[in-house]
Amino acid sequence: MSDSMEPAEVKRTEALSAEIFTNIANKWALLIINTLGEGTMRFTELCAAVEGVSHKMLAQTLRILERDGVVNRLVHPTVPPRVDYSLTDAGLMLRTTVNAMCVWTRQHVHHIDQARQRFDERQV
Amino acid sequence: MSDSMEPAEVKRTEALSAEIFTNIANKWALLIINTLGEGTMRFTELCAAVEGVSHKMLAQTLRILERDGVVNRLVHPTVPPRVDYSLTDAGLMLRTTVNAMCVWTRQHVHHIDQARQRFDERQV
DNA sequence: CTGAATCCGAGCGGATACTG
DNA sequence: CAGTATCCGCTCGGATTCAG
Repeated sequence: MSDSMEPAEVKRTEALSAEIFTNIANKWALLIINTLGEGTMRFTELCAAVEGVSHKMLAQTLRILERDGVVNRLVHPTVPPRVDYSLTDAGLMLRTTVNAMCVWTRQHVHHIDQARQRFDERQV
Repeated sequence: MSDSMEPAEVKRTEALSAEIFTNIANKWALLIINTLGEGTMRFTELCAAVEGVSHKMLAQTLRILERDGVVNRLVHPTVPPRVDYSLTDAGLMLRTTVNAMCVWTRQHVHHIDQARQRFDERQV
């Protein structure tokens, strides 16, 4: 695959990869992706479903995810406006790995809690 | 499982989950975990292997991951000092999901690149 | 309801210098 | 080599306000 790419092309691809990873490797993006995995949701529903996210960060992060083709944005031309958010096919694939992260977290809460106590004791 | 927990206990667990997720759901933590998945590394090796990470953020993030029982820190009492970092068992499990994220990114670079161009055109 | 815009504080993150 | 500490710009992120 990389055989058929010019050096400059390879470099741009790497830069893009880093940029994309930065976009999705943050708290809000991951939580939003994971939540949207449960199905289509409206803006307000998402705001309530994603624990702790603010109005602003939700809008901002959704814009990034939409641009990167992870999230679909469907606007209903009604009054008041209704906008449905859902995962694209690419987003759905990503979601399975994100969900695995969430599951891992839940499964290791207790284990980590103990690790922390041991660590904190050691540091006096 | 949650049947056997007091309400206060449940609440603390949820708070811990959120905190843990915040710790690992960020660029540097994920990149470090993924890199350490390839094997034990010294501080300087990691600093070179994790693209773009600074001395400071590496040390800071490693401390957090060590405290959360994701990363092992083995100090050799030699001069000059030698410190080996590796993933714990929990860290290894987490790594498989993190790696899946990295793979997803690489596989979708081109697709995302096109999605962005379409998005940017639409916004004029 | 969906969103963009603004203000503003807190924390990220780089550069640098300093210890053991 | 590994790590901490300091300085400092800049972005993150919350609260609020305004528009469609």
